[in-house]
Amino acid sequence: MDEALEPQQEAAPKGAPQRATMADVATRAGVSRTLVSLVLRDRPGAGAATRERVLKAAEELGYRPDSAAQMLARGRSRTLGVLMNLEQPFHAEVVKAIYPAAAQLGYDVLLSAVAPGRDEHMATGALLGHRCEALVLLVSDPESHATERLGGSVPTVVVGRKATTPGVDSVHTAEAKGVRQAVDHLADLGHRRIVHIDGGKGPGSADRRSAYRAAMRRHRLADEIRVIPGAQDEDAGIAAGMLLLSEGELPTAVLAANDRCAIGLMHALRSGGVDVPGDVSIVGYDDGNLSHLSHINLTTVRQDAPGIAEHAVRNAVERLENGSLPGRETECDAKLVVRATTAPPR
Amino acid sequence: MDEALEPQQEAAPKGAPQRATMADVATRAGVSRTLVSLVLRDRPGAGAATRERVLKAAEELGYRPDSAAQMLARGRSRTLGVLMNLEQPFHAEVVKAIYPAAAQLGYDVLLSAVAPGRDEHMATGALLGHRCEALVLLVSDPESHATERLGGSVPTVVVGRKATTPGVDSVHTAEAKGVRQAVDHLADLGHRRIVHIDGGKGPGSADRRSAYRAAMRRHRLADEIRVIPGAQDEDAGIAAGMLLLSEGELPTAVLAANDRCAIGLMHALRSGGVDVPGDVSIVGYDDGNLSHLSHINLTTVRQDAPGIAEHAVRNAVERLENGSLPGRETECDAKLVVRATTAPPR
DNA sequence: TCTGAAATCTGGAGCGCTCCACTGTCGCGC
DNA sequence: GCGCGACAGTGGAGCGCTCCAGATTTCAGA
Repeated sequence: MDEALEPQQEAAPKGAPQRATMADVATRAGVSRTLVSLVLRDRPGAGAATRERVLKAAEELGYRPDSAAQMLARGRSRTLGVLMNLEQPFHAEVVKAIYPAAAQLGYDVLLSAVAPGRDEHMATGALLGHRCEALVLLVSDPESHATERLGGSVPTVVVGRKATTPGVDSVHTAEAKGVRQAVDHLADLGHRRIVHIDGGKGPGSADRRSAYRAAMRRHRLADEIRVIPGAQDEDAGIAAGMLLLSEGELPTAVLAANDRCAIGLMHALRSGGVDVPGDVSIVGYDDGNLSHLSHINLTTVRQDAPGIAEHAVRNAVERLENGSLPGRETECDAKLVVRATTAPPR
Repeated sequence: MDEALEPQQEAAPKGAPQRATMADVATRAGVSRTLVSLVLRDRPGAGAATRERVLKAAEELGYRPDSAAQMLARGRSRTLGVLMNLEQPFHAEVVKAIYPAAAQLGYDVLLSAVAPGRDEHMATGALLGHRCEALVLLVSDPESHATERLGGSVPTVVVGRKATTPGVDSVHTAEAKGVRQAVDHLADLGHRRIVHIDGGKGPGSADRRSAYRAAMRRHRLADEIRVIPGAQDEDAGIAAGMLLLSEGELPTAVLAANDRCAIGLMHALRSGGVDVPGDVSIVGYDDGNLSHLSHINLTTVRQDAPGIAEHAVRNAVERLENGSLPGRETECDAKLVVRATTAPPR
């Protein structure tokens, strides 16, 4: 009976400490695997006493369900993939809110970031490989619709801009409203030469651009419309600042692509001896944790990150559970926050 | 031979588009699953022609290996888990460099962030549940060693501070060197009243604190040593600034916990009418993408993010492949970058 | 022609889990 | 005393993959 050739020892801490499996818990509690599974998932079908016993055994073994196996067995992962850019503070804001929103609906969240040498495609590939059932794209190139087209295989929600592919949801800020408020504010202060630094392919930029044009026209400032090509980062702001400085005659106000761009612009202008907001007023966009700090103190358009996160998650999950909904578009609120970088023109 | 009752149709796009499995690829290519597996993993054992055929079939079906199943079958996930804080720009910097470093060693990276309502414990739990084989902790509370102690079950590398648990690797900046350079710089400018805002439980803070003390003593400034409790964010900087302002007599220089703290401090001081660097010089720590921008233009200690990332990944993987190495400590370089927030005292 | 080794390919077991169909055991009403 | 439903618990199949131990073919060398 004991001619055991098998080493029966309790996982000797040799190399790999051997993670406890459900079967281990079952043995220890003296029940079947199935029952352990039921108890741990908090489902009915187990007696109170047994339940106690199983929980205790699991605890003692430091058992931790293997989500890979769960996925495989369930055929579902209950996991949402989020594609983000680590450098965009606004993304951080949204992701922070995605976690609880997803948890509440019983979903897990996997993050994947774009990085140098790791493009959207690779990053989403990783997500898909890990069996994310749906994707929330905080970053997505509107031109190569490739990423977004994944929507064909996986429910996808694009954040920050309108989706261009049918069957893909989109959650974005009411850019028109935000931009209008910004332009109204500047115009009310008496500004006329209000230029806009464009966010390039960044999310929301296209909408902000056209909203800017529309708002300018509303103020009968169509002649003053000017869009400087840019991007959503500090460098773009600096470049735009240099450009403006080189032209000799400055506008009296600038609506930047986002906060980062605004900060770069402010840097460039101030370095060039320009007083902000005395000579030039600047309005940002995002209201990340930077804008209200430092003596940056930026007037900016606040986006509703928690709301965006919540809608993105909800849309993804609904699409997951329903199947084939038409592509929906959700607009979240935008609100101008006036701080210290705007003032009447000289 | 063709009494096929099986509906042989190509995956009708019904509800779930049904992801292609390895068996599908095998059928289509007319080979066994095993062979498909071999080919796709680029292992020897398949003829050139067959290989071609399999690759083509996989391509056509849009096949994508299911990493959950792979993990399960392999018993290994080849995945590294990274615990980070989305708000810490320095973390972003490190993570960006972790991706390529891990990829080069054939490892996948999973990100998990702490967020309100999602503490270290939950975040690492998620990583472990997804079968990460090793953890890189960019955030870790040195007091509750709980997180770090995971090292017992999973190879762990703590970034940014010394590990306090045996068998856990640590990769951090040569804080002593960085801080010494900062203090030297200030002392050389003629400063004597140099206070330090402490980073609290943040990574590296303990070391920076003691390095500050040591550096001050080296300059025979022991009597001037003063550490203000703080944290690694803007709020802490603001709080420290308010505190200093309320005291009436300001120090002539401040070494902040990190860049964010420095920015907050600068904000508070300038709001209080203090000239930086005229009245007070400020030195930060990190050199994220903020410090050299805006008219922040912060003198700061640069940490070597790519180096840190590379070492962290390498240590984790080595420990993974070797088993039981002693805990190692790797120091990466630090270098003072002098910009515009430091000047001789009045 | 036979042997044997290399090259190519196959089937089955099994990773840790969930789900389904099933077996016992009660207790209760008729 | 019998049937019946509710509850407690079990065992096996199978998720998509990798690995192991063969099976089959090919071809050189004796």
